[in-house]
Amino acid sequence: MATIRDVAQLAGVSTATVSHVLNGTRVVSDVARDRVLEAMEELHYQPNAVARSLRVSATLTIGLIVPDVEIPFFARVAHCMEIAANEAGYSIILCNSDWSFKQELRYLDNLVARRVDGLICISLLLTAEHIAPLLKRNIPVVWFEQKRSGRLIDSVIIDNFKGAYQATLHLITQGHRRIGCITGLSHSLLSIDRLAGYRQALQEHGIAFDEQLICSGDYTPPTGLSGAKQLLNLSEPPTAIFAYNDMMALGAMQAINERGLRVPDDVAVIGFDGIALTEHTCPPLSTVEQPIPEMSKITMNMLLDRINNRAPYESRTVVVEPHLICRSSTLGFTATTQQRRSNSSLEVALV
Amino acid sequence: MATIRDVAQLAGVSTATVSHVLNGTRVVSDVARDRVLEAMEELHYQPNAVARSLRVSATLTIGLIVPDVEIPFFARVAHCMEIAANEAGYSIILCNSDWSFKQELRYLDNLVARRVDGLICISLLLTAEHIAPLLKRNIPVVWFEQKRSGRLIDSVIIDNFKGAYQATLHLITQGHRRIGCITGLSHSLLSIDRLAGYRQALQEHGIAFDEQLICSGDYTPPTGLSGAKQLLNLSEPPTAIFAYNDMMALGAMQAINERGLRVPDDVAVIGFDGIALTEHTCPPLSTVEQPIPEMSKITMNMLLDRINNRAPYESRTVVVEPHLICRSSTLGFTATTQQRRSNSSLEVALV
DNA sequence: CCACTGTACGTAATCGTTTACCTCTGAACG
DNA sequence: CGTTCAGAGGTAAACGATTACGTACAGTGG
Repeated sequence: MATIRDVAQLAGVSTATVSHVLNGTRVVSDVARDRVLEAMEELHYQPNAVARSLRVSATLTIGLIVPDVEIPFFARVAHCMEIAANEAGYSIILCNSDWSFKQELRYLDNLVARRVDGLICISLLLTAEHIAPLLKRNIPVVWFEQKRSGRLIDSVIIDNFKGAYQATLHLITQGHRRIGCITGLSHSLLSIDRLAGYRQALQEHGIAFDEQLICSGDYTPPTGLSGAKQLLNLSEPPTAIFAYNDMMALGAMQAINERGLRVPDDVAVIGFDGIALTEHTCPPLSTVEQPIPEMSKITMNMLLDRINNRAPYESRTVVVEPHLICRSSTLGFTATTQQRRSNSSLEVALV
Repeated sequence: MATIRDVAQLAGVSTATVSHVLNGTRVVSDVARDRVLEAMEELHYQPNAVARSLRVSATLTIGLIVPDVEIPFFARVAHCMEIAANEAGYSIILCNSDWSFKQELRYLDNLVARRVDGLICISLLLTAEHIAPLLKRNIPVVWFEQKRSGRLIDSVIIDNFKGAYQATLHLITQGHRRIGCITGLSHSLLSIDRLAGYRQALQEHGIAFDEQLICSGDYTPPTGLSGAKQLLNLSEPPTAIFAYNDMMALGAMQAINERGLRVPDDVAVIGFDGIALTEHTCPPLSTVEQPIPEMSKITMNMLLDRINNRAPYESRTVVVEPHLICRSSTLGFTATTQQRRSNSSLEVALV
């Protein structure tokens, strides 16, 4: 493969001149520039980014650790981060941890070895302690979705309290008083905030908190399904369910359907995250959207600020506003649901 | 950051010895090895992969070009490829082309500049001509999902003919004679093969091919929805729909629901790809699964064979067997659908 | 005519590894 | 005792860029 030396030789100039033509880092006469460009063309010269990286100690590469890119929420994050990175000239090394702590540690090592310029991390298990070696080596890190303490570690998160509050309030506004909640793993800050939002909305409307209406899942459809089943088995089952993410909401809808009940007529369902899919479920799913493109841009900018030493010394946390999206899964009396309601009352009559 | 020289100095040996300890490339006495390992430990030495790459002209990096990782099928591919790559010690640079030809070309340039060791490519637009520069530079390429002609370009694809044949046959076996088909963009080889499979199944069962029952989509739910609407508007609408992917099948189910019809009682639906989500739709969606983990492993092995010059000169194409998965969206008379059938006959009576 | 300035470009060290060649030492052997 | 050989490990030249310095030359002002 042609090197900068080959180009220099063919153009009859030094490698310095070629490099400066390439990067626009110093004035080059038109004559010389043209000869260099011609030589590049002729040799199909493609600069070696590896050599460049070694010399300038910057790889224009960012590591992205996500639990599993097959989960739509993370896929969206990966996509938006990639776009944001590209805009700044960076590439993304994708790391699926598969929820494994060991795997995460392996990735951290690998990314350090590869001398990534920064890291974006979505992880439940890693803490500031594990990230310390990166920071010591001057590789900045931004947490996404989950906040972590620790100086110099920035985070971007959604306002979980407000999101849960909005979702619950919406259900209350629709006339529901018994609202089930399918939570995530309970020890995380995210879960604590969302539960607080849920309780706040209930309290403001004089609805007593009922422990029985809370069950926990792991963000996958099957646990949404089993959780909803459990809720529907209660002597006084809920008329609405708020799930901590859309996938569990999907499972909940499945459970409701399997019971021969209807969404939203018998049980309303609302999710969280706002993955694209929610538009296309039957019925379309209400949800609390996380504005991932915006969050990704913010994340990337924070990271770039650190990479370019433009950031303040202290860690920053940006909290982003969630957006409530109301669809048929919580809204009564659309054409379809009306028709269904009449069916279901017939059903009742027949039983 | 500590370098190999620092380690050598601290251990009182040469950099050659440190390197050989690191890579196990020649015998080192126990005494020296221990001193080196100790020094590494003490300095928190982490070898610089960039420098190594420059020296050995290998980056242990593979480029992956996909249209959009937010589409579940591609997300699964990305995940499985990443696992396969990791097993062989490679990392993945993720490239979302967003279906843009320009973007794809940009990525090709960037990946060459980064000196990736190989490329896995899912693209409708790129052809052998665009890949030629990579091959000339000795960067092997494997096509996934879409075959391309050209020496030295390997491909891994599903047996599209057989998949479509199986899907159609399954619907026929369930008693359907009018089977709608929502196809992809018609010029691709994939589409041609699937249509042939569909027609073959019809023909074998004495069902005339009806042009009216074919409409085309772009693999997104909205076109599945509009396609299905169009089919349902026919004077003699289909009783079953075969969509070229699961996302369009999802849209088709939505259209059917919006009509107040039921899946599968009024119209059966089957998709293609076998994305995880199909298990959790209402009702669960029948589909023709592409065994992506297996296909990814094959793809990666083909690529590694080329990288290590272990491959024959000619291009190879591996055609993988699809797996039919039958779920409630095509199977009648489950407990739930029975109940629904009685409802829908009531409905008819009431109209 | 000299000193100075600005323009254009070249020289060569450097980034952190790997690895082809050497060198050294001590043991074995005839 | 000289030769050979194996074992252990060192030296230094790459890999392909960037960039701090240096140099040559033309123009300008005093």
